[in-house]
Amino acid sequence: MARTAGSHSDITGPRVRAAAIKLFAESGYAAVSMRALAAEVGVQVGALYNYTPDKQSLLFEVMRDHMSEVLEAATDDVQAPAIQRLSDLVEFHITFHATRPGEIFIAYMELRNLTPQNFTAIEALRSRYEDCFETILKAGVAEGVFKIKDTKITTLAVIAMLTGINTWYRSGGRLSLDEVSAQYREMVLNAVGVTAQQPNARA
Amino acid sequence: MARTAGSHSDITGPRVRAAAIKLFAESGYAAVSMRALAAEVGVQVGALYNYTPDKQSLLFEVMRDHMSEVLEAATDDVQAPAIQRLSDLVEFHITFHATRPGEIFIAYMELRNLTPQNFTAIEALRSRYEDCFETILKAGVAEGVFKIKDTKITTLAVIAMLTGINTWYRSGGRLSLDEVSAQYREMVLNAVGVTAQQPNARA
DNA sequence: TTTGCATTTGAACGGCTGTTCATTAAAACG
DNA sequence: CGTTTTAATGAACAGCCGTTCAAATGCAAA
Repeated sequence: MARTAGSHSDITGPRVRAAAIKLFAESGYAAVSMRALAAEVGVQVGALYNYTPDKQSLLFEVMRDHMSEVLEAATDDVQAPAIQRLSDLVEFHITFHATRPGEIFIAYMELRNLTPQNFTAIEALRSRYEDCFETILKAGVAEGVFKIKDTKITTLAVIAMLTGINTWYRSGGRLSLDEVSAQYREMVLNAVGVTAQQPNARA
Repeated sequence: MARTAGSHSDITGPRVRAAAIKLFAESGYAAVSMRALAAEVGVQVGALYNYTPDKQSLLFEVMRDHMSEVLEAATDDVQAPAIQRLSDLVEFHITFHATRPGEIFIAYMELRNLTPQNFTAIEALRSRYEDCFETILKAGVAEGVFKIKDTKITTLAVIAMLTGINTWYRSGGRLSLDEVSAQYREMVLNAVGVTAQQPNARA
């Protein structure tokens, strides 16, 4: 046997990527063999190398594309009050990542499995995302509505809080995504020192 | 060569454990080979098996002992007001884990590399620790000082926030441990809806 | 129908994996 | 000092690792 009936790069390519996301998220990059990946795709090992130069690139591209998509999708109305901007960004983060549980898991669990060069590239993207938060926190401080001692620490704390959702949230669980989002928006605003809360702070 | 000069299980044993913590934290369980571990200890592979039945036990015992030590060290004065109890627990968490950066990293990154049986055991310990927080949150709600919609979610959010510290805090960095602790205590109390904050809430 | 390209197979490569064990040397004990 | 116990070596095991590539086959265009 050689080429199989119905095989096409437009089909297999995305399947390779999807399998990588699934297995890397489930078992971790180091624990997933190229043979296991091939089995998930339904193909022999050699065929994978039509779609990636090596295993490392597979990881890097998943992370890079994910971070790029996050950065592109995150919008921020710099004219709006900081409370609303922060509330909107929290909601965006939660709803966006709810549709990509595998990617976000990989993006923060597999950093250490990147080569130094790839790590640097991902770190730069990650830093840009952190800046989205910190910029808003600084604006809130300037407006006098956030009480924050150190915006850097607070940024990391907020992102850690949000990223943690991903370890337990499952769609169809006890709480709807809207409920989760609403509670986190409240907790985040509380954490940054917003005292009297707008009853309808979201857009 | 066989037994080496000065070799003793009282010395090598702890060194094996320390090397496991160091390398597992640095590179991840799956990426660390028994040979790399042996090299770190300064010994040949075979010698490791005088100290552990297998690699998995090494991981499990590090996690189990860590969680047990956390649970044993965490004190809680149930007579005290909830605000103080929470503030104390946050401070405990931060200072305790600051001395064990490797262990905590492993404890929350390597869960998926545990066998199902070992996972269940660790999950039970982890759940007991979460209960320490949730119990206090419930007490605070009963006292009327915490404004929380769902204590379970809030517990997870608080723990995620605290665990996140471990990804960036390095002793000797920009902020002292006391400063970090103080800021997190404030953020956590804010997050649970404490409005007017005691200037000296810590013990 | 023939030709050429796209796609996969299946075998092979050297090297690394966790684990075992007979052997050997140091340490501890009497 | 002689014996026993302890602790390490180093070789070996079967099996998996990421990666390569000639050969084989399906598909699309001519």
